[in-house]
Amino acid sequence: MPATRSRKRSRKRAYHHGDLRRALAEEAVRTIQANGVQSLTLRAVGQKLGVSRTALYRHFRDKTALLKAVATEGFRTLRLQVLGAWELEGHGLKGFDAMGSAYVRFAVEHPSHYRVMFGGFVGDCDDDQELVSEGSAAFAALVDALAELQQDGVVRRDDPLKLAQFIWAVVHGVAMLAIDGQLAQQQASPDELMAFASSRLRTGIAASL
Amino acid sequence: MPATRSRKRSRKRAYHHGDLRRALAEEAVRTIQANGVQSLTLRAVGQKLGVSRTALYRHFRDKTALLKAVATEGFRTLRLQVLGAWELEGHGLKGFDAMGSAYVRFAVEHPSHYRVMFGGFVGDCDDDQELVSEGSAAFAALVDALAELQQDGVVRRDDPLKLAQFIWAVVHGVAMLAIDGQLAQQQASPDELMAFASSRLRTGIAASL
DNA sequence: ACCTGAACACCGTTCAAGT
DNA sequence: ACCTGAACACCGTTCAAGT
Repeated sequence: MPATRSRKRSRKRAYHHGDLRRALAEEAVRTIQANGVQSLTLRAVGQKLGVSRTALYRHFRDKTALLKAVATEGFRTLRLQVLGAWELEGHGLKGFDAMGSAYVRFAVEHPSHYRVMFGGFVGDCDDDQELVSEGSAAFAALVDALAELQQDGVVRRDDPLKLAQFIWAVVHGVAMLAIDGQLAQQQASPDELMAFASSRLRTGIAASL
Repeated sequence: MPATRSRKRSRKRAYHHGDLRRALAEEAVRTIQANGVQSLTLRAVGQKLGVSRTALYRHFRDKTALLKAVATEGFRTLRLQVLGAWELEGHGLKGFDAMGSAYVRFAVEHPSHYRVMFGGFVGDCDDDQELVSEGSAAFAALVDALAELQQDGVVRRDDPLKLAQFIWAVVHGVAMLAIDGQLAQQQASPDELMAFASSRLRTGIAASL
């Protein structure tokens, strides 16, 4: 009985020492991935952590701020997975294909999390510097890879920023259509479409040059 | 005074005769375009039409069903605008570019409406046959245009369905990034990116071949 | 057939109060 | 410094009741 009490107290003490913010964000990610953004309530996330439903307001300005933390974590994971694929395949065009596949795979495996990042739930994100910088870092991974491919002489020397925006639009579009079930409705798989997209991105869709 | 009363009554009578469903959907579209999906409440839409907040349930199963009607209307408008651009430019590759521009323009000009169509708010749409068929019709416009371009010998003879999914992913990706403000953050304009995307879609991004 | 009003079970957020 | 409990102003939805 005293043991239980002390364990409980020490856990609570940990929150007092600055872990509650992180715990809240992690619990939010779990809830969202399990049941979607709509199911995320501040009351439930507080209860899950054994804390009052208003305790959150000591660490986040409002619900949107919590969602911004979720989005930030999403951009971080996305960047790491995309860069991991790029490295694992040893860069080059093969590595670039792997980046695209990894991007779409992340979205398909974490659809609700991906929607928090791009579904307009966070609103204006200029007030969250961490979110902005994680988003930029993820995009920078794409720009860097393209610049390297240009150095290798396998990608045309357009403005790498513009090229990256274009490629991003393609993978983002494939990911979004997949998440929405629009591809499933046409009996198409995200992987298959992404593979086709990769090949078309390289050789173009025109029959004659 | 009697005039006012009779006008009021005749308006109410119109709803009785089957216009309330349409009026609710139109009001929902207006509200969403003005203030976003989040701001749509059944209470407010009812009040705006001078009707009880529960009157809606005679015409829609729930809020999701209303959103499905909004999405359906969105797909209809999108198809008409895209086809209009295609016709106006006299088909061909020029017409195809115009389709892409029109698509992105619709999304940018009606961001909240576009999000209802693709933001996961409608959930499974198999129970709304009108929504499914309007979505299919919009996609079919793209497939038909591509098939014609193949006949003209200006687009490679891949499976037109796969080609259409790919192109759709590109324009959808550009549209979504634009709506999200991701492009603005990089000082890029949707039109400019779409123009670049159009040219890259035709000639490919590879430097050699 | 179509609509209303009250009621129910939820929300996010504020704020005085506790430790 | 951090958390709580009650309170406030909202939601979507149900259902008996009205015309």
